Amino acid sequence: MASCWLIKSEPDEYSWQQLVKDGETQWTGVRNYAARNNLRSMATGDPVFFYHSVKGTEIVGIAKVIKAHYPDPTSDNPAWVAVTVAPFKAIPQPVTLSTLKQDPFFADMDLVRQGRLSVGKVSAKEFRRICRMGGLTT
DNA sequence: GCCAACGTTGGC
DNA sequence: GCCAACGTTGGC
Repeated sequence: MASCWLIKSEPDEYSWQQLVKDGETQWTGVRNYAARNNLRSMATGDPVFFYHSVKGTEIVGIAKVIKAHYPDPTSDNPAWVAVTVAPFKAIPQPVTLSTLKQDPFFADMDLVRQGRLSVGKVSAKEFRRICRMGGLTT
């Protein structure tokens, strides 16, 4: 069973729309150990929520890991890793952070509990529920 | 190895 | 623009 994840990006830096346009992108530049450990745990094919931080503060799409972790090409330090992701599905009705915060079901989610973590884990239950809230049947 | 100071992220 | 949360750094 695949694990589910969430990655954050400021839309001014790199948006979901840009990912769709690019077709795929290398997720580089993570310089936090907890986030790095999550990157390392990702497997090819894992679904990844794409969250817009600062502007929007909502989950706008689902990406997929198409290449598992490798040394981050933007760093000389082999401790840092990157993955490659591709867009999978847009979320018809983006799910906002405030919506998630209002629902105790999501109280344990990395996104809610640890606001600054840029790469977080999502449980299968949380994943399905967010998909449904976003207007996806899967 | 503790902890104060400082820097950064990101919600509001 | 403010500030809370948290990570990192460096003095001791």
